Amino acid sequence: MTVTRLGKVQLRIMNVLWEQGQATAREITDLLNLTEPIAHSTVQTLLRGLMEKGAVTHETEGRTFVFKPTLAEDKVRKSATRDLLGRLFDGSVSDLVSHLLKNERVSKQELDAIRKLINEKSRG
Amino acid sequence: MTVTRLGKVQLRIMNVLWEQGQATAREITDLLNLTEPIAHSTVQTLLRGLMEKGAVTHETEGRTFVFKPTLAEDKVRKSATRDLLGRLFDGSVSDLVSHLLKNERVSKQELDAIRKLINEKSRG
DNA sequence: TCGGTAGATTTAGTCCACTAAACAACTGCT
DNA sequence: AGCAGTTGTTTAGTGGACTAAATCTACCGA
Repeated sequence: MTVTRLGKVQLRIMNVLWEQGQATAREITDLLNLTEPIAHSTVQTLLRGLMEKGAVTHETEGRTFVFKPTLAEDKVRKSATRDLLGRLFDGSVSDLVSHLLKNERVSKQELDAIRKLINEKSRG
Repeated sequence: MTVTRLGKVQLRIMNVLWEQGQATAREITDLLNLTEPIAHSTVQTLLRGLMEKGAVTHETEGRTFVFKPTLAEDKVRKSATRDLLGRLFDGSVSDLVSHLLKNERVSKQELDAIRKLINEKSRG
């Protein structure tokens, strides 16, 4: 039951559910359509797939389904991150961080936040 | 020509090429078979796909092909990392780093290396 | 010269994410 | 009662990664 393998659009749906806590299929469709067009029936089909995988549940409210995530965002983050780490950075966290600092924009605030995290980790 | 989308096994092949600099199909098959079984013909088919995508080239040496990567590891790292960042961490580098420090094992040496990188970045 | 071997190429099939039309069931309104 | 709109369900098709058998081609050794 390795649920880890979520597709691109499935993940977008999960993102909505994680942010909102819960949502109807219609709400999800509308939110996704703010950034890119997608048919309502497509969203429904994908939600069905996510249910079969055990990534979401639904409760009936009147005649509509209200969907809730059962798969935690943190678990998905964990498996996706570990995956990237293993596949492209040979498992080296510092290599990945190095790559991030070199290639991605990081604000001064973020840098400070990271420094703080490291110091905490060092002491702990 | 968005080559970015490499499959799991395609990436393993690229990893071999990046490490070795170049390799024959047979060498790649043998190396991959150290960790998991895969048919030689499968590797050949995938190499063909990588050629069509422009990710590798081959030179003829005698009657065998010697493959070389044309797609740089760094480019793949970049797009994969940015992808993860956007999809699961809302683009926040510090969120990703925070996640890494919390969930992945990091040696003292690595911590020091990261701290050093940050200090350099701060000054730069 | 001829058969085996090692390479490349062709062909075929599975699996899964994604897409969405078509259909059925139900609600609310007039 | 009947229509319009919303919701869920069924069905169908596409594309891409992956898998590997089957086939073709060229060389080497006996």
